[in-house]
Amino acid sequence: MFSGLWLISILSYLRAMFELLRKNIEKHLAISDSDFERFTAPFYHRKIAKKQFLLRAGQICKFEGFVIKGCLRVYYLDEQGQERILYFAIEDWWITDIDSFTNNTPSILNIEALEDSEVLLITQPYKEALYEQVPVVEKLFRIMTQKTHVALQRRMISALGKTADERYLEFITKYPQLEQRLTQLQVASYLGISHEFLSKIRKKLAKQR
Amino acid sequence: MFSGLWLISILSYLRAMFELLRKNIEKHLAISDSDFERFTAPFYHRKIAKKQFLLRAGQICKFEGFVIKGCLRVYYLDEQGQERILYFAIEDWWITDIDSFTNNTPSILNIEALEDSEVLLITQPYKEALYEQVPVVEKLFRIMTQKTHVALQRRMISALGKTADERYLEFITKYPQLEQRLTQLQVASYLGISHEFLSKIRKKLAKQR
DNA sequence: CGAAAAAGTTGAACTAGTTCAAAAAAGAAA
DNA sequence: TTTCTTTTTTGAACTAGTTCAACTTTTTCG
Repeated sequence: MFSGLWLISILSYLRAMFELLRKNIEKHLAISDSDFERFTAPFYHRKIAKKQFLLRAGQICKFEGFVIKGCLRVYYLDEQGQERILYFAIEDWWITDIDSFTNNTPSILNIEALEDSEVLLITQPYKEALYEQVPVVEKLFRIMTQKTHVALQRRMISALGKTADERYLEFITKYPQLEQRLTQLQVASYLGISHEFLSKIRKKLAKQR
Repeated sequence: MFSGLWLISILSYLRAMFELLRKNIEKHLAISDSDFERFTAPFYHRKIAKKQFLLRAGQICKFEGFVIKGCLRVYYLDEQGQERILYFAIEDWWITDIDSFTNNTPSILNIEALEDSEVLLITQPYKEALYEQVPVVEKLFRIMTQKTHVALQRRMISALGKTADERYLEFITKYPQLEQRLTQLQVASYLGISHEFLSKIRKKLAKQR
């Protein structure tokens, strides 16, 4: 009786996980049940405890991941040894070092869980096989990569032309859910400014209202 | 006799043009003769005189282009009305506003020829048709977009973490051919600094050797 | 719970990069 | 060639953002 309930709850959790993935995919294109099943088959589930790493600089990034729970950061160390956050990923986001993953070269990036997290992972050879066997996957990742690229291009425009204040406001407007879960240190590192300066910006903005 | 030579020279020019495109594609994947022919069929040739525009802010970007001659810049106007160059494109580079092109929304970007230039263009509906009719095209653009994305991510890392000196050195090392053809104003705008400051950086670097 | 660690605040001194203005040099056009 | 326009250089005054150090507040965890 007890173990039966346990099994049912595990199964319903798995179902919810893959539902999230399906919803994510259907933002980009329609997919049939059978294609979706073939698509998800090679994914495996992994938990990463807070402060644990999914990838460390120097390793080759063997996976592409879809976050179903938690929050992770992707960062690298600059020449002065300072941590710089490239981006964050929470539920419903994809995560990988695309440079290392596609070129099979050692990563300069670290991926670390900021909260206890769960991801669905697929490795490179399995993804390559999906491209061959499920043509819609090729289209899916073409579209997804395009959208990621558009987003990065917009961020590039911000980084080049806007002041720290503007970038901070843009960030909290665009990702209000995310800011709540992050420390100011992390936000500052993402914006490319010192945390002291971010503190001053926040003070100034608080006064203004 | 005269018109015969003229025809032959036109034809050999066309052949060279598509050879360049083929070489470009084969950097990413192998393509059969027949697929390549079907791929190139919807492309058309266009000349853009120096200072002419291929795209103006406000228009919807209807094309994706491959540069076979010349040099173009992609730029936008920031809040202060200053021109900011996102990137350049010379022979063997692709050019479009991917945001406007894929989302069919008005562009914030301008694309202007810095030299008399020539491009091969394909419009959105034709490209969409290619995706359906020539499956390898889906893979081709998936790989191309991935690589562009990796390059942009690397640039993002530079923009966030490096000083103007470092970014300038990186630029001239990475694109020595390009720097020759650009004014310092243009390079400064690409690096996201004032041209006066670039001039000072160049002076400082010249002294050091 | 209490101690230790991490995050956030503040001010002062500094530095990288900007703005403005004026002059010199280089290119384009006629 | 001459003229006009654009690019480049230079200096001085300024500003956005950094660094360092000391302190307060919050979070973590044994």
